[in-house]
Amino acid sequence: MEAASELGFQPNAIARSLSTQRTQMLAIVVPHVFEGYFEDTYFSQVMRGLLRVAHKYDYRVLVSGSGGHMDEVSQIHEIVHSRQADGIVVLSNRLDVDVVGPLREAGIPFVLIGKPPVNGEDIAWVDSQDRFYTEKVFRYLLDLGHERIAYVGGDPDVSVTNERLCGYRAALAAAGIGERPEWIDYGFFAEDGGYQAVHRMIQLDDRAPTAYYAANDLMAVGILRALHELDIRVPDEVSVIGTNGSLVSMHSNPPLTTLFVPYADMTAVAASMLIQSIQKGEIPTKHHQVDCRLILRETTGPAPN
Amino acid sequence: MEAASELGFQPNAIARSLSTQRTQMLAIVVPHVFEGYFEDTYFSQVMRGLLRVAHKYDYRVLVSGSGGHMDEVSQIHEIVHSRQADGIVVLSNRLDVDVVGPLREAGIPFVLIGKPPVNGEDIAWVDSQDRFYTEKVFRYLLDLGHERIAYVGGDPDVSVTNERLCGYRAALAAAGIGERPEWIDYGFFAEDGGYQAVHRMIQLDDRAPTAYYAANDLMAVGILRALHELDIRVPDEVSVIGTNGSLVSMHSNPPLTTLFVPYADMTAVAASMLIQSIQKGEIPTKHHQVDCRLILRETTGPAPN
DNA sequence: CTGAAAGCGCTTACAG
DNA sequence: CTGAAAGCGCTTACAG
Repeated sequence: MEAASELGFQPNAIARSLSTQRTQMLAIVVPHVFEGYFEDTYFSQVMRGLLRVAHKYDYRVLVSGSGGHMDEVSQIHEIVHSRQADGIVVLSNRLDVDVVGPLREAGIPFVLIGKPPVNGEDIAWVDSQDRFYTEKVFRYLLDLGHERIAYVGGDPDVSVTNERLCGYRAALAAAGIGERPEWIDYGFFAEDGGYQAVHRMIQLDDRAPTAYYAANDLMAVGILRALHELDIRVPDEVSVIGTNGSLVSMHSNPPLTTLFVPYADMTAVAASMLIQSIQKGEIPTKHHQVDCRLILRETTGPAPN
Repeated sequence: MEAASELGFQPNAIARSLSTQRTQMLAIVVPHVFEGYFEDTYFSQVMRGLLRVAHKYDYRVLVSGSGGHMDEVSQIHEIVHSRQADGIVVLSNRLDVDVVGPLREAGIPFVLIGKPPVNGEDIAWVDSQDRFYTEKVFRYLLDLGHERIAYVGGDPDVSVTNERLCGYRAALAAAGIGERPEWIDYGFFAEDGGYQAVHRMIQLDDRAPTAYYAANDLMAVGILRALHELDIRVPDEVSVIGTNGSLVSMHSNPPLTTLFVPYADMTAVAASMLIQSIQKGEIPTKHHQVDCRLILRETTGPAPN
């Protein structure tokens, strides 16, 4: 032992992993490696939560990029079946691809970040109750007297976009307001997506929205930018609400009202679940719900007139 | 082969790695897992560049957290000696710890992001010429007539903080302006650090700075927030320049003039160097310099009077 | 308590 | 060209 430490000997982690069947790694695959994905606070928060608890328990994080839906699924599949990690946190909650099913069959510990699938009793997930909290956001806007409200969602194939849309619809329906397809747009989580949404909807003239909800802050600042260029005053003429509570929402002009989603906490919880299950040699099946919080700032006000 | 693909067989990556002595992994250790570290755009950019080229060449990224200087060095040491990755990109360019030396001896491919050490001919690095570009920033401020200029650096133990300080000093000296310790502060890259710097310097009354340079945008928006609360107009009374060109710099009030540092490109180049060297079985020794760019926006103007 | 052997699941050089 | 064997560097159950 003395000689070993004197020579700075360090056991080969790969050989140890092969022998113990443990890698001390938590995996995550980023759904889409393109610039916009890293601009909002989402990815940073996810990594922060993950790294915090991984580091605490002496785990490391294996990150794999992917170039879109199909690639993402195959990356997950490869990591899982090649046993490169002891567990995986799954970000992508898509409507068009079943990523949970194969994972379940593979028998590897995984935690889903987002809404559980229909028969999700036996899998682990951490959910932010997107439908419920989005509905609350729209109720807030309705209470301010807004009746023409736009929904600017992210990627339409993604579960969260659909959940928020359902919240939107539920709020409008409860208020007895008919839904209009012109008020619904998808900005794919990009700044320009929000910007373009305004330019499309502004053409509705007297049917143009007096309030916009965007599914992330990046699109929301795109909306602010478009409104600013069009000399439309916020919040006097139009109200705007973003999502995520990122740094830019605090310092935008005006400071952005935003629905904070605690992604760092969610992935921290997911990492804890994963590590506990790994250490017990079980597949995690816990469920956890976190609460979102509407941060009121200066982009929301009473409807005009 | 048919049977294999029918049964969905996937070779065990760990066993393969042990046999081939290749992990298909690039490692990075994040210098300090605390909230502020993930708020600026720096970490996202680093990950983005790394993931982009790693994914392109079918590599994955191993991320390890760390809780400060010493832990960081031991994390690097552990990853390297336990052979968990084929190469590593080193972010931390510290003044107080020699991280390059041990890495050199370990004989593992690594690329340093930042200023090369004195005898760095035989190692690989990607540098952003921080001293040179910081000096340019201050020259710009001096040309606007500012004579009382504050330097708000990051962590003082970190090389980049010192490089920028040297640029500051060089610019002042060239302009024949005596340096004052009251104009130098360290905000540790945190929003509050910038905020506090203003509150300290404002007490200098008629010797208070008419311009602030901050080593990241997070501190710069903290400076903006403090000035706003003190009813000091930007840029009429005081100018502010940040660093990094993050999203918040574009949307702050007023939009922030900032020194853009292409961190995503830098780590992308580093990843390329690493992968090429790994494939040739060599230790990388290439050097690469990137250019920074001052993005002029609305927080800078002529000195008052 | 100590030490040698088997096994983790691959790859690859080598014998047939 | 095919197939069996050795080896990658550990851990752990087992024999002595």
